[in-house]
Amino acid sequence: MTSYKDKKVISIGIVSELTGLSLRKIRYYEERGLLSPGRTERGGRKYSFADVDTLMTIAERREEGVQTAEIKQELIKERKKKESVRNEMIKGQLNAHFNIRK
Amino acid sequence: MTSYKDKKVISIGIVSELTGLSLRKIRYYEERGLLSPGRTERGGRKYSFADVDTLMTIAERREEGVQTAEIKQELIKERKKKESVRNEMIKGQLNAHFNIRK
DNA sequence: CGTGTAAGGAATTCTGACACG
DNA sequence: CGTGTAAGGAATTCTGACACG
Repeated sequence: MTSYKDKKVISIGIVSELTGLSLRKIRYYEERGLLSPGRTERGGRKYSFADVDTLMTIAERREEGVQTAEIKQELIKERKKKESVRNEMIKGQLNAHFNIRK
Repeated sequence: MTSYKDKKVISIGIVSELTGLSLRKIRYYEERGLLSPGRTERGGRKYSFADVDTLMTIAERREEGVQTAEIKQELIKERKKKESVRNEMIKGQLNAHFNIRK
């Protein structure tokens, strides 16, 4: 659930190398609400691998000329979809569990 | 194979928070050859989650009074074991593959 | 042997702002 | 709207060394 992929531990410089995006862009996408990195005690941004993936997606969409507001909506939908897939899986497991003992 | 767990992306400060070890200790265990972090262009150390796990193991063993030289040997053995487990798995899959088509 | 610490320097990151468009 | 950049400051990290034991 909270695996390595979701731990916020990567500094913005490394994220920049990983994604090829400038620091400015990375901070800007946060400002527009497309992602929310964690923070160290003194304000340093900390990203997860999931955040890095999100940034790669953002980069692709931006290259296609899509505006950040639009991308933001897409990301929200994407997250809701994953959410419901998770819920379906749990539902399925519950059913399997009860069917077996019936 | 090279999953999130093995990507060297975490700076030493974060590793210190994650493990509870001082910067001095983390650097010293490297000096003794117990782990090898990556480096950024200008010399900054970069650790993986696997390195963090290794450091936790080191911390435990040190608390038990084990010396770094000893711990180093244990870590090497540990890695060889994992290596051979990987090889066995591949062997098993090859066998399964050929048995099916026979 | 293992770890702390002070030292000086270099590189990182932060924020708010101005620029262009 | 999205991104670059110069600005000043604060926090991070690096190495080599001395200390204690």
